[in-house]
Amino acid sequence: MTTDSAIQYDSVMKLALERGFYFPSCEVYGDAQAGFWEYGPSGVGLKNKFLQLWRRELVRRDGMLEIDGSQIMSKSVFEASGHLASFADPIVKCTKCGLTYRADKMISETADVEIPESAELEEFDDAIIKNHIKCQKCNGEFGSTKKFNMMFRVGIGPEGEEAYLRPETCQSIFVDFPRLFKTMRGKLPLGIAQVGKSFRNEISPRQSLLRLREFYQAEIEVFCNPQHLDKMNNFDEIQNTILHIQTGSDPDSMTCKEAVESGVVPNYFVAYYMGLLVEFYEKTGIDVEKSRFRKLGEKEKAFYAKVAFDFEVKTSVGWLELVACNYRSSYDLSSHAKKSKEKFEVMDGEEKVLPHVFEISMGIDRSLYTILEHSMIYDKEHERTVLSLKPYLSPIHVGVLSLVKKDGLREETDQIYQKIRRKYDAFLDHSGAIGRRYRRLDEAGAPLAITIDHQTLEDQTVTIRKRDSMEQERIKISEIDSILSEATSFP
RNA sequence: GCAGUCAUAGUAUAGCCUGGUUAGUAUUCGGGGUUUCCAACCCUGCGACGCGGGUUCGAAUCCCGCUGACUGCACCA
Repeated sequence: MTTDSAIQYDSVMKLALERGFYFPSCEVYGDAQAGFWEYGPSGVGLKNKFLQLWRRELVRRDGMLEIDGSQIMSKSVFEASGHLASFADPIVKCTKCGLTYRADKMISETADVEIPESAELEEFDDAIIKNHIKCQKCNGEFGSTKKFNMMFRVGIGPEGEEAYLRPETCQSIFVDFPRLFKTMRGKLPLGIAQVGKSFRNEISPRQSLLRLREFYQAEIEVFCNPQHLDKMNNFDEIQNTILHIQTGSDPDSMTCKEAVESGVVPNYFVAYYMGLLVEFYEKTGIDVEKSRFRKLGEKEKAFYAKVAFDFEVKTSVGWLELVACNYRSSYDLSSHAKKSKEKFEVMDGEEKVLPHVFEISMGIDRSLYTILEHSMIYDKEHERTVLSLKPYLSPIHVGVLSLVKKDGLREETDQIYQKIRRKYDAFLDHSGAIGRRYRRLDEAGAPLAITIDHQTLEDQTVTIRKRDSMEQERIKISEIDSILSEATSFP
């Protein structure tokens, strides 16, 4: 297959729109807002299978617990988590040209005065007046500093009591931790996972799935005893898995074991989960040779993180952050313990500990985009676009086609389709030229197609055609189930 | 949020400057035919001027506002 490797964002977007992967929300209305997208049937198929793989490779593999928490959470949760105070940027607006600056950055650049972003708003105003700071563009005066909080506030009940849409899914995991540890008979280290939607009022959402205001996260919080970070029983499973880690300007390749021994990754515990993560992404079809763990500097890290690595993948729009790995220490549990006055300590053997948390926070939408971009191929030789998804992730496992619809072939095809449709994602198609139907399936990512022809009626065999190689093989109808089962099963 | 560019069927586009036909083309899609294993061909059908207002006898076309998309800046705990 001769291919053109340079698949761009535009091509993915077009495919997504044409084949029902995703499209703008509320698009029939003129007042639809940016940052909201919907998944169509193909997108949901891919997403569900992606999550199935995530469960297999992370949740089940490591014996984690999965929960499903509320999207709306009380004010106290975000007072404790720090989001009400810190998940906000101080901004100032020029009264003349309307240009908005981030106050702390603008002041440190123009006047060389450092004010932490969490400072009182008056401090920013004072600094602007004292240093006679004017708008860099039009020399206009600034208005007073305001806080822009990225959380969506909602009103509960007739009185509209204050609550928020969660800006990250993990807070439910933290507040549920004491009950889960007790009732599920937890032992450290304990992973708790959750898939769901999070909401952030982004200033400028862009590029469809890449920056949304409402988005899916798959988060894992691993609770651990901070004294035992170098005791990982299963470490040998991933010790030779290759990580690309960037601490300076270029990424270095090393095994998980080497990463710890050289001190690039602080301990076996963190390296173990980085290894699991890479093994997971490799199975999604994303090219992990184009990935890196980028160690974040002090200024880039989230307010709760002690050590942070972003897992990033190279795409046509640059390096894309798919996963944030944060060592959150006991920040969250101690904050919730203090605010709620509940006890969050647990027993680890004979020892009573307040667990530390290592977080693997995955952006699902961005991951799905990257899978599409890395899987999309233009086959020059045959003038076709192929979505070469892993068979177990494909929204359609198999096309079921009649070579022609007359002479009883339609009925025979319908029967075979009926037989397999409950077990596999099968797509029935009778209309048009056979080649056109194959191309359509190629674009939708279906790895296999079964074609029923005149010979089928005589000897109960069908043709099975492979998407990537376009090879065809004659098989018995009775073999279809076992062949599909093997071809589409998870690794 | 700022600046620039832009917005016409599922997709890609013409028409707009210079207001006036049934809004054209390609492809896709549905139905039918023909052929039968890789986007062929023939017939036929469905399908669009982002939203709101203004100017005008008349607006896809001119003007204003909004919304969105793209690019750059800023932002992205």
